Amino acid sequence: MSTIYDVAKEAGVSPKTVSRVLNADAPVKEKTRVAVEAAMARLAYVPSNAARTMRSRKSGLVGLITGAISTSPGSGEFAGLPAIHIIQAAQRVLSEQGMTVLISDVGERHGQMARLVQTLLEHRVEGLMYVVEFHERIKLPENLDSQSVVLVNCFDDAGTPAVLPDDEGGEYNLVRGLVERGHSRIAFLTPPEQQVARALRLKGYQRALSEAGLAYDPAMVMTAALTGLAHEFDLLWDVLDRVLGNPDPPTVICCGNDKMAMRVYGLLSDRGLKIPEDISVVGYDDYRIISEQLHPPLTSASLPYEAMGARAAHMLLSMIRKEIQPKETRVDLVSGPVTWRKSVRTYDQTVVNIQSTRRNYK
Amino acid sequence: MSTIYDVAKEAGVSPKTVSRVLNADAPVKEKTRVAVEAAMARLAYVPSNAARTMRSRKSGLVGLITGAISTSPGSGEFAGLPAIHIIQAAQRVLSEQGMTVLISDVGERHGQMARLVQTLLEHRVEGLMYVVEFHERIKLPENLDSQSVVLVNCFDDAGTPAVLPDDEGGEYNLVRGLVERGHSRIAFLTPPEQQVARALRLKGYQRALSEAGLAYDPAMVMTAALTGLAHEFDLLWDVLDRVLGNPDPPTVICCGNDKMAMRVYGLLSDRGLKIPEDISVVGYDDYRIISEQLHPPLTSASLPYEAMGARAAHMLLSMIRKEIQPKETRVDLVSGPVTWRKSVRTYDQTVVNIQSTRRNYK
DNA sequence: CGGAGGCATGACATCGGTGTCATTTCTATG
DNA sequence: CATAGAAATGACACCGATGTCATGCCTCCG
Repeated sequence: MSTIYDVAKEAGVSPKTVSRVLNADAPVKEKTRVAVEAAMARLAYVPSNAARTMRSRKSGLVGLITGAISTSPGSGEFAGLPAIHIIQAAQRVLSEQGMTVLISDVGERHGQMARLVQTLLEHRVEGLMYVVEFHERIKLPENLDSQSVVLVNCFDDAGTPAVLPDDEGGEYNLVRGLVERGHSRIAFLTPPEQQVARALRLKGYQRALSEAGLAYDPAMVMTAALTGLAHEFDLLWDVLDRVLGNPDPPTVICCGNDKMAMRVYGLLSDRGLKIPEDISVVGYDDYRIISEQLHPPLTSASLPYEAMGARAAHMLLSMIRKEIQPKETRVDLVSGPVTWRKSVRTYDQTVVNIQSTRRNYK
Repeated sequence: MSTIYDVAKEAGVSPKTVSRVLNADAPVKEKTRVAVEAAMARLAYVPSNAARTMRSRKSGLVGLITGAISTSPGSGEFAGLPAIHIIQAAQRVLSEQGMTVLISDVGERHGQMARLVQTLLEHRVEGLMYVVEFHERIKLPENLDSQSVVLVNCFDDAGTPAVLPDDEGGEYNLVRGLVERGHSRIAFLTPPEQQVARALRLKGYQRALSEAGLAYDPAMVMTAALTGLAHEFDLLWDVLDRVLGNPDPPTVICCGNDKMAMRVYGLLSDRGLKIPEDISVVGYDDYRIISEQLHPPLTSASLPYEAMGARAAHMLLSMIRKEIQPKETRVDLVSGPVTWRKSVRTYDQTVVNIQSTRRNYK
């Protein structure tokens, strides 16, 4: 493989001039530049990042740690769907800025974490992103204390800069939209209790109800999913039974997430209930693989993963370029829209309500 | 950041001895080793991969190019689910062998491909994997002609080593299993025509029928998906209409893939047909996100993505270590099992057939 | 006790770029 | 036309490891 010296000789200039042509960091005469570029082409020259990194102390690398790619294939969980979008967006932004992303997967082996970080440090990454699957609290290993780090979809107690989804606002928008469509009896099947999203979404649900002047009925709110429960279907069956058996049953079921909504579709179909004629269903997350393929397509609040990834990438770049102080803790909440699809029925008789409601919030 | 010289001074030895401790590539006295390790710990020394790469000409990097991570978020396609598993498995194997994976995403921008490869070459990757979403034929850019490359889930005309799913065998196993369960009237809704998998799976379907002594009825085989068709649902509706309206209707519908099966669930439910009581349904791919969450859970043939990723990683390692000649073209077919779930009904009256059939193939 | 031979360590050059500073070549201006 | 000052280029050291080869230190055995 040819070097900058070979190119210099071939073009009849000094190595330093070749370097200047490569980096365009100092004026080079047009004629010289052309000669050097021709020489590079002839020799199929490819610069060595290693050598460059060594002298300039800039690797052009950003490390990205995630569990996404290998999220427990055996667990039946969504295999890395969400985080993938975060990663994709982050990578696009970073590569546009000339950074290469070194993606490392911790998978289930969180014990490997330190070793993984070690590898990234050996590659002299200029910054680090930590991306997780579900909105949660985490703790970073100590060996990256002095690095530029941005957390995505998670946060820690040390106040590391983070980018998070606005779960509360998303559920609020979803429920408000339901109210605008004439629903006033709204069931809410919460996400698993351990999840951070649960409390936030519940809060958004309550806020939307209260702003619409609707009473909060605890009988309409149930936990229908437990992490790690083997017979989730049974629980969901029972919960649906109770909700639908209510003397004043809901016109719509808000599912804590799309996966739950998918199961609800099946169970409602078993009971002979049609969506949305007999009852409406909405999800959360807007995993298009589910929401668009279900029949009828599912209304769902988007988790703005692309936006989060892009935001995090920009944040990290600012930190690398010292535009932001490392100590200046920032937590960005990112909102996503609700995508209204056919799983929700609009009740005309309450259109009046919609108008008035809308006026309030517009 | 401290260097090997700092460590050497701290430990009172020469830099070369520190290097030997790091790499364990030459005998070092126990006492010396301990002293050096202590010095490294005190200084929080992290070796520089750049320097190491430069001198030893080994980067320890493997490039992985994929479209998976950013597969068209707007297309409603499965966003990178399959390839993710391939990548995960490959990464696990490679990192166990001390390699770091540089994942690059071409996304939709195939024009970026050359630039992307360029970046990988600058990092002096020792080998390359090219992973795609769907089993297909591809063409590699020319600038990686002389590299060690393994294709995964795809192949080219140049005879580059490749690892592919055994679509024919998978469909064969699936249909054979159906026959064993008493089905003899088996509809097959093919994957989109452009897909390589279509012809292979159809072939497997036909082989299973013919080995079971069942006639091949063209009326039972229909194309129910077209790539890029906006109103796929309409097509599927019509196809189902025809298949179910057949004077001798099938007892089971083999869907070209799980996504199609998911849609078929919805359409069958619309018609008031129960799965599997009224009709059985099977898919292909075994995307657990679909197959396990559907109600009832879907029987499906696995695409052995983990195995393919691992196989490809091992193949690439052999090439890097020169255990395999680069010219020695290898194409590995990897088979996956069928996961039998509740979407298939077993007909007892033909158990006799099962026995005899099984005897034939065991 | 002396020397062969293995074990442990060190000296020094080198990998391929870039930073620093010196030097040469223009260009504009009096 | 001389010359200041900018533009363009070059000389040389250096980033932080490892490869090569030399050498010092033991140990074992005759």
